[in-house]
Amino acid sequence: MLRLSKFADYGTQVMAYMAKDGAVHSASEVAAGLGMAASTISKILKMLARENLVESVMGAKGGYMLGRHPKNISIAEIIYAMDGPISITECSGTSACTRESLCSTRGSWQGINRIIQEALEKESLAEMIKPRHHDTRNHIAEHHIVDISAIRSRGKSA
Amino acid sequence: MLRLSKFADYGTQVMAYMAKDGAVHSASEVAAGLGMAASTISKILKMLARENLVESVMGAKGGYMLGRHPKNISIAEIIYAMDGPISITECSGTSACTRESLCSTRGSWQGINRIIQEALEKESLAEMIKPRHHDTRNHIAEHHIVDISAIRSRGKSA
DNA sequence: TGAAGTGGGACTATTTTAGTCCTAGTTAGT
DNA sequence: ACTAACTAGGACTAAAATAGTCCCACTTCA
Repeated sequence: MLRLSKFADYGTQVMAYMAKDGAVHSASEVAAGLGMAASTISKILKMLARENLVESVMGAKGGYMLGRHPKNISIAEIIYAMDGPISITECSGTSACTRESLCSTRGSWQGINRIIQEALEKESLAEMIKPRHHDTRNHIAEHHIVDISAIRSRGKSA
Repeated sequence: MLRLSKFADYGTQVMAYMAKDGAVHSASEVAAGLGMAASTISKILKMLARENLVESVMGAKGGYMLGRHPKNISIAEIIYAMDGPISITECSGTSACTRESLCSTRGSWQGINRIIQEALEKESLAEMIKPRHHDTRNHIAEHHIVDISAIRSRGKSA
């Protein structure tokens, strides 16, 4: 379904929570704040720390704090920290493609990958936690799912 | 990893194969042509047929043919046929969001979803099977994976 | 020294995804 | 009329990715 992993989703939530201030928050505190299991949040924070998106402070009274200003953190980085490289296609250097000629088919994926990555890279954590999104053109009210019915009906009639 | 399902990948391959001509091809023929298991390809063709991306011809000498001109078939439709709605986020109308205030965080996802969908919608099957992609700006030679190292290093230094 | 933390990884459970197979229905050819 | 070559649809199984939990070592504060 071309969906983000839950970890990536949690990751952004955790980052958004941390972005409220520059203070140190323990994993359990963040977990309580987000209403999630402490062990899960702990894992997520560890992953974020490995990529320096958050900085850890060890010992009692320790915890995590944002690694840098929310303006300088992109969604792409968070996704990368949680899920690894952002690529829509599988075939990645290991030449899983059976036929060279066929692989010309896949050239398009590169362009699409690029567009996705750019979108993810442009959006900063700072923009994300704003009450209103900077892009004001028509929001879909209730759902985050993109309405594809237009495409479907176009297909049926043709 | 924000990756496409294999089915979606196969789906585009099958469609690309069919797009070579307007003729009727049996599932087993397509499977042989792509070097894949007949049962798998059969399943994929059935899924494509349900969305009218291919038309089925029953009986002996039957098979499948492209539903319409490759120019009028978008990658988005193929993905939809194989994987269902294209949405990067999970929270989709069923209000899985624990906190309303937190959900402002997710407004950004709508914009990102939109961008992705537009990219997928713009790219037609016809463009995909062209030997060269219409978008000529720098291709990454070997991989389809997007190089995220630039992002990473930016993160480390900050 | 103990309580409160993180670091890192092993482990298990769950869910998705992928792949196979079976039965029924349709059509062409003989 | 019969048979071979097909698709339709779904049940079923296998495999893999994802999510979540837990444990033990180390660090710091009081």
